[in-house]
This record gives sequence, structure tokens and C-alpha cells, in this order.
Amino acid sequence: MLSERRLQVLRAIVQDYVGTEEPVGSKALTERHNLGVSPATVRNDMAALEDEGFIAQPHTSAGRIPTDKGYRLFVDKLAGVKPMTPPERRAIQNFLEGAVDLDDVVARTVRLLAQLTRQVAVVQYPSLTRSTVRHVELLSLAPARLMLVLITDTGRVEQRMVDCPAPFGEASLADLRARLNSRVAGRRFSDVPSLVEDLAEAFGAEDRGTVSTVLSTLLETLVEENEERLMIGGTANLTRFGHDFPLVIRPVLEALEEQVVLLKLLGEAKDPGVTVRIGHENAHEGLNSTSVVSVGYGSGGEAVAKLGVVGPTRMDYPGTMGAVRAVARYVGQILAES
Amino acid sequence: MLSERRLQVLRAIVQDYVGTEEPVGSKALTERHNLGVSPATVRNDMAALEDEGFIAQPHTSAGRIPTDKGYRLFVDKLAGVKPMTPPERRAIQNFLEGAVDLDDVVARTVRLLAQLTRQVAVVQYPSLTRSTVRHVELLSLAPARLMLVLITDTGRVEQRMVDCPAPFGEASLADLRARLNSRVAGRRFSDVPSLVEDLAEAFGAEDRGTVSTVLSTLLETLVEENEERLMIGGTANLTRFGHDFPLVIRPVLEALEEQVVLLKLLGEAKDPGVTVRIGHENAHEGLNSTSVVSVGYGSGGEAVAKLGVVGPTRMDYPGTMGAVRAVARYVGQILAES
DNA sequence: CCTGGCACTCACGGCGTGCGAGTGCCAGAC
DNA sequence: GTCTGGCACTCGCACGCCGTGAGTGCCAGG
Repeated sequence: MLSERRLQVLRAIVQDYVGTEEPVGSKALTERHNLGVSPATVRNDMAALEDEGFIAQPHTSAGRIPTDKGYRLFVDKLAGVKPMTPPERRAIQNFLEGAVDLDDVVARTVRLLAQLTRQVAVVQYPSLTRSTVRHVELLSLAPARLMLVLITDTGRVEQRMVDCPAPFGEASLADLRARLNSRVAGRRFSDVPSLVEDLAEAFGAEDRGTVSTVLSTLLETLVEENEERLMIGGTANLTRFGHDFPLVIRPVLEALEEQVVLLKLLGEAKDPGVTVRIGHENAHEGLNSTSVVSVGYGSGGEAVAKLGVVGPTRMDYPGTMGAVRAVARYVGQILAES
Repeated sequence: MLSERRLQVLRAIVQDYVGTEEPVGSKALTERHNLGVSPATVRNDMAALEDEGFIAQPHTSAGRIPTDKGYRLFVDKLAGVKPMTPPERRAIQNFLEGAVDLDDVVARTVRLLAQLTRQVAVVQYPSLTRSTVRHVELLSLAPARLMLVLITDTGRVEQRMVDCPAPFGEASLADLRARLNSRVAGRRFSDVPSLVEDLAEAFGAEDRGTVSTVLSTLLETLVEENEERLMIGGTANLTRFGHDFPLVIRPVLEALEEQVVLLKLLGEAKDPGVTVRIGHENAHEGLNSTSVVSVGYGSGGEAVAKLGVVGPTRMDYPGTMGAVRAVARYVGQILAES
């Protein structure tokens, strides 16, 4: 186990490196942090930290920089989450309260996160699967063509075309609409399948095919995972990546365009609190030199979606985690109110 | 007026520079294009072209590169639009035909454009203002709360909440729904206002307030300009910008995140054909070192939205214009079919 | 276990230089 | 007049050299 002082040395290295973006040496360390020991001692500690794989030197006769493992230890043991200041909190709240609809909430959240953290922000739209149904509507577009519209409690609207196996009368349509709504309105998506499974039985033989088709379309819509949209912003902050950045930035931009990758990335974070994935901990190799800080947010107690930021491994973890957590909290409040 | 040969020299300079990304000198020009004259002659021509402001040298004793004005002349007079090859056309068509809904069409279009041109692609969602109404639906969410759903012929769905001044019965609701649809279904958005202006008169005094509210909400929805969403992609191609790119790429990324800027950019292009805006011709200064190639597309004869690409001024204009035009054409076809 | 001292390493930046691509100009040829 | 070959000139760039200094590892002594 590492001694207390060695951990302090690691903490100091991380802080300095994050601040200066340059390898940090033993002398500079003792000058900027009063560790109470001489550079020589720090050098021994650094050698030990290097043996353990927490820091590395880019080349001989240069200072040390933290490794992914070093950042991991820093995040887990050496740093807390830096809370937002009251003025910051007020600013967040004010900014988000101006939103007029769901799209706007998400858009504002992205901009806010990007500004606060000065990094790339990713916000997932509130997910269907944990939401509840506000209303289901059926419209007849043509004799054998229906449109199914699903409205969620988060204000989201999904629509699907339904091709009926047989013509479907207006009366049947109204009947189905009424029955559907009485059963599922206000219920959670996850409960819907069991609530509607016997619904077709209430209809005459000629309509059953259509009813089944409608129901299965509805169920598909509920689970449709490609509907998990997300919004990203602040990509201009990628330019703050560092000197070698042309090589780094490209795979990151590519990864950001692959929504699937991002959704998986956010989805992997299972913690109730803020999750940090550092460098190679990210499965996608384009993101191997980035860290992802994410957290769930939701209108009630439960999380319905995730948000987070993507930035260089060399980032201000406490500050970023604080910002992400605060934004998630206020977005949750806004969603609960609306 | 410039002689024919001088124009050829300019064309050659543009082509070489686009290919090599390096200033092109007189000797290299004569070697790669058989102009039939010696380097010395070309040098005189180049001096003339420089006097006229079509080319410039980055520094003494370097070759010449085209200026914005030079590219402008090249695009206007010296180059045509390079048509796609049949295999390319087939590929475009196949790729777009796999789309399942409007979002997918737009998403695929963005990816396609980005891939074909190897640049940043921007696609505006089919605009409401020139579309036609497929269906209007009204749902009662609460006694004095309605939801208005508008379905367009492009498959887009817009919804709005309507708070009624007075409770509104189911019968009145059905009546209004039927009357609304009989008047506006299949009509162009621009015709709707005059078609519904006297609709409230058909209702009893107690319902008129609500009907008016619904109608004004509908009209708002039709013109709502912030609904002009767009999708961008291929930002990873920004890394191909050049050597000095850290400085150039940042304002471009910022501009791309300002949807307002992009919409204005696309909106400015009034030509029926492909529009090219080169360098400083773009109002937004973040885009001063980029060119924007855009074109309208639509399901019928008329354009309902725009799409285009953003890339370095040093781009393959004929090829890019060809790709943009071809994609617009096929997207139009797809929209017309669905 | 900490400290000061010491020898060593090596990236970085400044400097000088040779190279060569490219230019402008001019006198002569067609 | 227009084109051409020749020529002197410019100047950015790549290269190699080297001094500097930050940083290191090791060791003997407190």
C-alpha cells in the first residue's frame, strides 16, 4: 500500500498537470505544494509511483504525467466532487427554466454543460422505457392505413404508420382508441405489454388482425432502442485538447457521430452517482485518450436517461463531476415540473 | 478581359492546388498540363492574374494559390458540374431507399453526403412552409386541455398543447376535427390561413374561444420558424482541412453549432441550381475560410428545404457540386414516393 | 527514513547554412 | 506583338550543431 505522502504526491502531480498541461518535476512540486519534504524525497516517491504504474515519463529527463491508472486512483480516493457555488447554481437554474419544450430543455442542457465544463457535452433524451404513457392516439389515414401516435409524460411524441391487414371502420377505431387509453394512460411503459395482451379478444374476428397489428406496433415503439436519441454540443472545445490534437480529435469526432457508440457508453455507467470512465477504460478505441463523466437524471426519483461530458483524460475531475451532477439535478427538477 | 490561355492557366492552378494542397509554380504547371507554352510565358500570365486578384503568393519565391476571387471565376466560368457515374447513382439510390422514416431519410442523406464529398454535410429538414397538410388531429387530454397534432405530407409530425379558455365537449371536438380536416387536408400550408379564417363562426358562442385558440395555434405551428431543424454530419472530415487547422477548425465548429447561422447560410442561396459561396462571401466570419455548396431539394417540383456541404475553399468544386446535386435529386424522389 | 550532493541524460530552442523552387526581367527569335 | 530562353535574385525550408537547463537516479551521511 502506498503511504499517505505518496498519495499526496500523486494528487499534486495530477493537479499540476491538469493545470499546466506539462510534465511535472520533483522540484516544481515541492515549490507549489508544501509537502514538507525535499525534492529528493519526492523523487523517491515518484519512482515508487512509477513502479506501481500510476505515473509515467514521456521521455527520460522529463517530468512525470499521470497514467490512466493514476487518474483512476485520484478520482476514487484522492478527490471529491467539487460542488457548484450558489451563484453557479442559480445561473444553471435560471438558464434551464427558460426552456419551452422538451427539445429546448435538452438543447439548453447541452449548451450549459458544454459551457460549464468547457468540454463536449452529451445529453440523452429522456428514455421511453421508464416513462409513462400520457395518451395514445389512432388516426385513420386511409381505409387500411392507420397512424399511431404515442405521447409520453415527458412531452415526447412518437408516431408510427400501421398497415392494416383488413379495412378498419371508424367505430372500431374509436372503440380501440378508448379501450387502449383507459388501460395504458398513466401507466409505465414496462407495464404496458401485460395490460394490453388480451385486448384483441374484445373485438370481432374481422378486426382482430388489425388490433394485433396495432398492438404490436405499439409495443415495438415502446422498446425501440434506436429511438434513444441524443444531442451533443460543445465540439469546439475539442480544440483545447492539446498539441498533438489532430491525431486525437479525428477518432473522437467519429465516435461522437456514432450515436450507437455514445449510447452504449452512457448506458454502461450503472452507478447511481457520477460515473467516470478514464482513457482505456472506454471500450471504443477512438475514445482511448478521453475520459467520460456521466450521470443519470430523471424527473422523479428514478433516472430516465443519462447525460455527461467527453474530454481529455487530463481534465479537472472534481469540477467536471460537480458540474455534471448539478446540471443533472436541475434538469430533473425541470422535467418534474413540466 | 483575360485571354483564353490565361483562363486555362487559372483553371490549371486551381486544379493542381486542390490536388496537391501546395502552391503551384510555373514550371510544374507546364509539365502537368500541356498548355503548349513555356514556363516563362506562364509566368507572365500568372503575373497578370495576380494583378487582377485571382491568385496570390503566400510569400515571395513560392508558387501561387487561388484567391476567393479566383475560385469564384473558376466555378462560374471554368468548370462545370461533374455528374455522378452510374454506379455512384445506383449506390446513392440504394442507400437512400433503405430509409424507414423521415428522420432516417435525413440521417442517411447526411451520412451519404459526408461520405461522397468527404466534407461536413448539412441537411435541413423538409420545411413546413411549403409542405402540404396530410392530417390534423385533436386529442382531449383534460377537460380544458387539448393536444393538436399536425401531420405533413413529408411524414413529419408536430404537436402543440392548447389550453382552452372554456371546457370543450367531445362532440364539439369531433366536429372541429372533421371540419378542419375537410378543409385543410391535402392543402398547402400557405393556403391554410385563408381556408380556416371563418371556421369559428360555425360553432356556438361557448366554443368559439376554444376554436379560435386552436386555429391560432395551428397557424403558429405552420409558420414556426424555429422548427426548421437540421442535421449535420461528417465533422471528422474537418481534420482534412490543412496544416494550420487548429485555428481554422474552431470557428467552424462553433458556427456549425449555431443552427441559426447555418439556416441563414442555406437560406441565402436563392438559385434554382447549385449555389456556391466561397470564403469571404459567407457572411459569418467563422466560415471565411470555407466554401458552402448548397442546393434546394423537394418532393415535388418545388424545393421544400436545402442541403449542402461545408468544406475548405480548396475543394473539388465540380465533384462536390455534382454530388450535392445528385443527392438532392434522389432525396427528392424518395420523399415523393413516401 | 530523509536530505543534500553529484553525475548523467536528453528534449528544446537558437543559429548558421546550403539547397532549390520560384520569380521578374530582358534581349532576341518568330 | 508575342513568345522564349537565359540569368540573376529572393527567400522559405530542412538540416545539423550545440549550449542550456530541467529533471533524474544514486549514494553517502545525518
